[in-house]
Amino acid sequence: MAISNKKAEIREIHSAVIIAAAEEVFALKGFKGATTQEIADLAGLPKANVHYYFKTKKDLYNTVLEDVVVDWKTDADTFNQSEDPTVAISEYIRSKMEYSFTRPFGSKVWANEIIHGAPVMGDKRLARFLNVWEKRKTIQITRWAKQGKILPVDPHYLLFMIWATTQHYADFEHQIRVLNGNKSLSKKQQEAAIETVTGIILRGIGLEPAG
Amino acid sequence: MAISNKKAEIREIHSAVIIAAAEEVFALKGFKGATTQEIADLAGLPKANVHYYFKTKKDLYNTVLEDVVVDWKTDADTFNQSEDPTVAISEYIRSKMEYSFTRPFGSKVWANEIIHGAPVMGDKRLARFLNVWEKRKTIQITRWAKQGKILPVDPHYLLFMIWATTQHYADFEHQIRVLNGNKSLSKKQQEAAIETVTGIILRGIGLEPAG
DNA sequence: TTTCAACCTGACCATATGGTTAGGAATGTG
DNA sequence: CACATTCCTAACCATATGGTCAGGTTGAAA
Repeated sequence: MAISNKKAEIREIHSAVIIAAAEEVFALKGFKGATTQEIADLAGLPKANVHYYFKTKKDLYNTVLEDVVVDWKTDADTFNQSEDPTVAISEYIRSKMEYSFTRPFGSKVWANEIIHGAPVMGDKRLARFLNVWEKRKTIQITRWAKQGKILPVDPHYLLFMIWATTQHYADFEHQIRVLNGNKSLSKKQQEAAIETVTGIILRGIGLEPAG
Repeated sequence: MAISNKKAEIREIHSAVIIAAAEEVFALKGFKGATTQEIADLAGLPKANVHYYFKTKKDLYNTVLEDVVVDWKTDADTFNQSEDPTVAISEYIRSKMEYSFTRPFGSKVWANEIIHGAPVMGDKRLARFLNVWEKRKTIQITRWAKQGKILPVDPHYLLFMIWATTQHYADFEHQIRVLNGNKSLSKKQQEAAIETVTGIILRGIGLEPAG
């Protein structure tokens, strides 16, 4: 693969560039609001080239969605890496918050898709994704509650709360920035946000935050 | 006004019908994704009639936005109705949750607008709205903290958390429904959600939830 | 009854945009 | 070198859609 596989290399690079541009434009404009022209411009390629790699706008959008989901799976795993609820939940929240701060586009694409009723993804695929993310966490939370490690709590509403709160920093980035004097949150502020969120949630289910 | 003011009456009714239809379509499709034709159809009027009342799609969208903001102001006020943080926060959360359950469209329109960077509203108007909502609450929370009524907490991140969590039930309604076996949350489930959210937040800042 | 203003709408237009195509350039292969 | 394959793109097309307009209807005032 290394020696003279320029075609494959080009394909990989251009695909990636297009997907990255698409993620940004879809995040900021929504599926309908995004134009293939704008994606092409951001990718630095002619529009026809975008259509060479991705037959339709919908195909491209689906690829972006899949990418987002793959990334989220990684985060989701951090939840089940410790038996200690304080550790597991703290790590999960931190992981999701950091993702929101560093790569907000993915979260926004997802938010758009859900707000609009998953018109492109479809309910079947959505259900498949969601169940994967939810099942193990739900079980784990329920177990903790039964073991008396945390207060009794419906795991669904706890999970929704964590998702909502952490993704808020990606999805509502603009609102937060405006409220912060048109400046993005500094590293220090980000850390404060993470600690506040973690603290409230942990205390909220009967745990004492570390540190 | 009562006797034979049919013209004015028609104007009022048709305007309202169009705005209601627009709110729904904008919520579900976003600004770009919404078509004046679809709004007209949902309103049961010909497209040209929609343009008779609202010169442009943007005008209509702005009207919808203003309406949403007006409604939210009412909710915001519940926060400052009690000096007791347990009462004030509980009432505020309940008020916002119920709004999310019964009128999710407004929240969705807002979410769309923010995710996309407030392209129609503009940063100035957004800042004006946000500051109104934020100022008094921030001050109140800070005061409670200083009085030792609640744990010391940065009021911004607490507010973001409440906003995110409560609005999640409107904006991510579809996701929640899919996770709930394609059924909307029952009244019982809604009540459980409100209690879980309220409980976690109150405990999270050192208060004991009532009941 | 006449007049006027507000309301209504089918038909139309200009533009934006997703997607196609035809022909060419670069790369790889035998 | 010759041939095939993949990559590239300017120019083009069909459609969707926001918005207009001319001509009509309705209700109110004089």
